[in-house]
Amino acid sequence: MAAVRAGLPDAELIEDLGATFGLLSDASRLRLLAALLDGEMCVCDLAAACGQSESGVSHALRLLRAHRVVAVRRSGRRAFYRLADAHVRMLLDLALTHHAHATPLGTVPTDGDAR
Amino acid sequence: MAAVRAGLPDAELIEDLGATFGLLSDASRLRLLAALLDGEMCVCDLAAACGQSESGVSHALRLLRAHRVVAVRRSGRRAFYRLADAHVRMLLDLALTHHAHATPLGTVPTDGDAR
DNA sequence: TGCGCATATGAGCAATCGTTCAGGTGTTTC
DNA sequence: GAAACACCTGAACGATTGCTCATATGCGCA
Repeated sequence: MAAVRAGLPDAELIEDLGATFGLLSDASRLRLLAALLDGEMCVCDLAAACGQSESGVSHALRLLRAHRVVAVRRSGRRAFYRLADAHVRMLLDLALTHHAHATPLGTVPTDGDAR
Repeated sequence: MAAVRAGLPDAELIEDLGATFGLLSDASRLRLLAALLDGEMCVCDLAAACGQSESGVSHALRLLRAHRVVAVRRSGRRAFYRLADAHVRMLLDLALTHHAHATPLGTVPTDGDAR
């Protein structure tokens, strides 16, 4: 039991991981990242493709940028974003390919299993 | 560009994925799941190992249970939880092994990149 | 120089989340 | 039976989140 405690990842790693997963926990951001999976895009195209306001997209990208998940390339008045974090790309790829059939879900359950 | 839009995963999958990542976005839950990675444990041991209140652990497990990420086995007055979702286990494994060195971080940045 | 477009930002607000506290149920032990 | 234990639950609260609206900045073009 103390062995389990010793085997647990240390606090910083956990926090860090949680933050990363947190970035992936929002549907809007997920859509943006999915769109960026196969190449860079500018803000307005991202907004159009993902059906979100440009302001919203900008805010989301700012957050992702702050965590180095995406990176910018500016050209004229455009800003082209790309996926910059290999780790996140891997998680995303794995999640997207490997999901599909799993997790029936549908309704967010009030409980799920009776007790 | 319309091609990109077409290539995007459909809404339900995105929501679903976001929900899954959301479950992994909290340090407390992450610790619990990490502890469960190598076998089942009862609530009080989990609480002790992860340094959380039993009530808090119970709430967290309830949520995870509702999403079928963990499952219970009851024995006497104990409740033993185990990881029940292969997909989550994979994400977790990958994230824990593959992290370690990456993401310098430290301070949650106010921005991160200068503009 | 002045206008329009692409993007960035700040403030503000409603909604969601995580935690704690105060009981509540079922089980074992005496 | 009563007391101790392991767990569960609901309510309440403060904190965090994601959005929208309004305004700024920077670039290109006429």
